Amino acid sequence: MTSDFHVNMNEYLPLRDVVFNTLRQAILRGELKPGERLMEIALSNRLGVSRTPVREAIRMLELEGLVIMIPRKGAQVAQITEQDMTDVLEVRLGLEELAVRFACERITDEELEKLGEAVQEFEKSITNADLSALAEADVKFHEIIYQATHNQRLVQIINNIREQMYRYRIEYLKDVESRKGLLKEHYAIWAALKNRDKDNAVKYICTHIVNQQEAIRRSLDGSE
Amino acid sequence: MTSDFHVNMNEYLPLRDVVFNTLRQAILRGELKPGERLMEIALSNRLGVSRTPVREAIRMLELEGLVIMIPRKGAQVAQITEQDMTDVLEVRLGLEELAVRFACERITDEELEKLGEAVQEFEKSITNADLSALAEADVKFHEIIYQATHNQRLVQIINNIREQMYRYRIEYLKDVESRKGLLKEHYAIWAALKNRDKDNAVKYICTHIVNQQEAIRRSLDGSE
DNA sequence: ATACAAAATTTTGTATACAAAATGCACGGA
DNA sequence: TCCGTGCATTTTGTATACAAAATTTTGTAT
Repeated sequence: MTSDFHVNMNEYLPLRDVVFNTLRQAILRGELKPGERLMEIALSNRLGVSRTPVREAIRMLELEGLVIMIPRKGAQVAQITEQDMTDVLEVRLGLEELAVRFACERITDEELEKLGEAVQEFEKSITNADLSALAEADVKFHEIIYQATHNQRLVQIINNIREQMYRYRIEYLKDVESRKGLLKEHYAIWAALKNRDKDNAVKYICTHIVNQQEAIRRSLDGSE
Repeated sequence: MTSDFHVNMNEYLPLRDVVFNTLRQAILRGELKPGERLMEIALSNRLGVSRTPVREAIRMLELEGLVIMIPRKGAQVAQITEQDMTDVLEVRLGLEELAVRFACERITDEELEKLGEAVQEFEKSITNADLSALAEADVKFHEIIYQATHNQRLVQIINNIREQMYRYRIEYLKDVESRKGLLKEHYAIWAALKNRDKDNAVKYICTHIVNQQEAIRRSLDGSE
């Protein structure tokens, strides 16, 4: 008898990855504020591990740009300057445009199907008050488009940039005003992809992203 | 008297960064071949350091996608597939186009001046047989354009992609045939930027990059 | 009281030690 | 001969120890 019980062999995760995810979330959610120092001993005590996994997690966060290292001084949560945010947003817009172009050429019928479902799911979540569900539906919608580029490198880079945005983005969905607009845009993007209408796909993805950017800017202006 | 000797205080680099750069170069230049295992003890002996900096360097390489980790089995150099190369080239083209767009809007007179000098330098290097000088002149030309985007994030991402390309051999400049073409393209790009002629700038940068890509593809086909 | 210097403390950077898991190999039995 | 079990080795994962640098504190002299 061959083994037919599929134990989840992924139940094991190295501690460094656990620490990495924990710290990452903390930074993105703003629990660890920009400029705050990340001291290894303090963190390792707090998390109940030794310094080694903490250090390795910090190395990873460093390469993601979420923390900056000052030699012999240690790590601190990266500052977010206005200029930096502008830079990220510009690059993101460019990449999203590129992605939707490729998606328009390459999206499969199956993926189009899934995209349609994602739009509906997003619509359902709008009436619902559950914010995290809405955010998740939004992520899912875009993720399908990225995958439809059939370019894993592009997917990786865009996801990285998107996650950087998380730092700014948390608040933008709260703006009830804009939700309806978002839905319309999702729908328009889906339709354009379905018709392989590259110009419109680009047009709508751009307004979509620009709208998000402006929502983020507003929420930042309001809070500072 | 204030200290007026500017000793380079950056002479210090953590060992992890030294190891990181060393391994990175080795992978990109093909000295460490895809699939090859990276064993910590062997590497630390070879480099004359302990396991700790090696481990941290591997964490960084992992996040760059140059090595993959198999849990409790260790790191190995990531495979490069034909598909992966295509993906990288596509993304690079998109980013270069984006960069030249921004550069067209934002390049300063001073930067235009430097770009003109870079073109001349490239021209001089063409007659010369020194290949590395030619490569350097080429890098310099493009670097000026990247800087002219005045978007540090974009500069960072493009440079990363460019270095990834290194893996696919930097032999493309050897093709004497194409050198004259390269010069013409450099000149055309410079002229377009000078005239703030975005359409032509994009057009010429695209042919420029595409030509390079085809040279790389040819050299790969030839060698495999 | 203030400024400067030296010692103590903190914190990172590096090395090593120990534990646990995986791999390989040999030996024994069917 | 072939297969499986178990032991030995290798290698990663984690913890800790030690060294060097930076910061803070403390003490002293002006």
